[in-house]
Amino acid sequence: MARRNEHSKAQLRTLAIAAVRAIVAEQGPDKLSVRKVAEHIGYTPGMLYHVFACLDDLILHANAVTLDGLLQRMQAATALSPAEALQTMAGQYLALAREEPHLWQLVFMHRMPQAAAVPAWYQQRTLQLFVLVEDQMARLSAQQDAAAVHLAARTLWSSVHGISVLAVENKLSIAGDVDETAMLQSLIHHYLASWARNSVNGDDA
Amino acid sequence: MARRNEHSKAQLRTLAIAAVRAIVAEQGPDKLSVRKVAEHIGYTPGMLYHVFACLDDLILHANAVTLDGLLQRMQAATALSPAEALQTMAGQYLALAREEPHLWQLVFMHRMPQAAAVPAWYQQRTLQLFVLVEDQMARLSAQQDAAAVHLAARTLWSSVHGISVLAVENKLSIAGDVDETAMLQSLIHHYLASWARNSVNGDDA
DNA sequence: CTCGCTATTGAACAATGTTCAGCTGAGAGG
DNA sequence: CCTCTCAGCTGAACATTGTTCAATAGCGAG
Repeated sequence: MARRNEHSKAQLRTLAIAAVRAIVAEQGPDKLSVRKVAEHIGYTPGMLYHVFACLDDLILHANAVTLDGLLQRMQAATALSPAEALQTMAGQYLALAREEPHLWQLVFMHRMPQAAAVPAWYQQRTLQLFVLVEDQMARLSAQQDAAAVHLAARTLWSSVHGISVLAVENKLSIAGDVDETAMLQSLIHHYLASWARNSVNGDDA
Repeated sequence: MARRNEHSKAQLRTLAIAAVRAIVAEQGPDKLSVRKVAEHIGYTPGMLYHVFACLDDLILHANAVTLDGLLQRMQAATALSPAEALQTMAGQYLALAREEPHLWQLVFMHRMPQAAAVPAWYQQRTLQLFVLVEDQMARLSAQQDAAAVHLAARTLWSSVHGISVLAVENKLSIAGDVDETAMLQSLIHHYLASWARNSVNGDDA
């Protein structure tokens, strides 16, 4: 049995991506394998290499779907006031981590082999995420230059990311339970409170 | 050749741990393998399983060494004023990430298989790290209750962690270079500025 | 109906972690 | 000095991983 032509190349890609997401969501990132994906869609492992460059390529495409969903959820908050928008966006970030921890892990804990470069079409999505935050920061404090907003947005969102990472890994509950939502609120509230007030030289000491 | 008795069990453990650290420091976490460790110390792979439960056990022990070094570096800052101490500690956290990125990755990006529990002797080290931060936060604001300090310390340090993670992965430079040191300073400065002032209910909205 | 082209197979490869029966040599007892 | 025992260590095996590619099977053009 060869040359079945049951699916177009694009359909095969979509099927494979869906299979990855299904397998990871159920069994976790480390239970993912090329053979499982192939079996899941009724093909052999070899086929996948005519449609994706390698497993990492396939994973990246699966992650793009997850990221697009996250971006859409975060975008919905842009109508609110800047501070509320940022709080809501952080909430969505954490919500995804809690609703779909395995898919979240696949996105944010997957490493490229030997630090190989992430393709541009993928980088563009992570960039969008930061831009979304940056826009709200800019709205919050009009008199700041672009560089300051750039720095503050990356500072704040890297922090949100850090809290979410440790939340997913349960590394925080080792000393009594902590409410990650409260942590995010505390972070954003306090950081913005001081930053928006005076940030001309909020750096050394 | 069997039964050589050249090294004691404890020596073998130390040798293996050193080998792991050498291999990872040079070649990165994903190039680590049981066979490489064994070859590095002149033994066969099987031997390692008489001295460690599995590869993850060995990795955890190698990570403990790295963590102890980090803790020592951070402890040296406790003599400073609280705000300066926290800034310096964060600096050490980032410094390690930059000096030994591979070892840092092995510590902070290694996942236990299927989210298996991290042993207590290891958890104790990550806890110490938080306690170090907590102590400084407590010094900073005496009138706060333990729960508030607990929350704020974990919030702040998870954020420091998040910035360091993205720094190691170079996920921040995708939109022009950002100075991670400046980010850490901004984070700590602004968060502490607002938190130390009034933190009775720095939560909702 | 036939033929060619290509999508798909399936078997092979190297490398991974892990297990364990068995060997071999160090050290106790003679 | 010899011997015997016991355990530290070996080495080969297993299952599983990603990846490659010659071979093939069947669709669609002629």
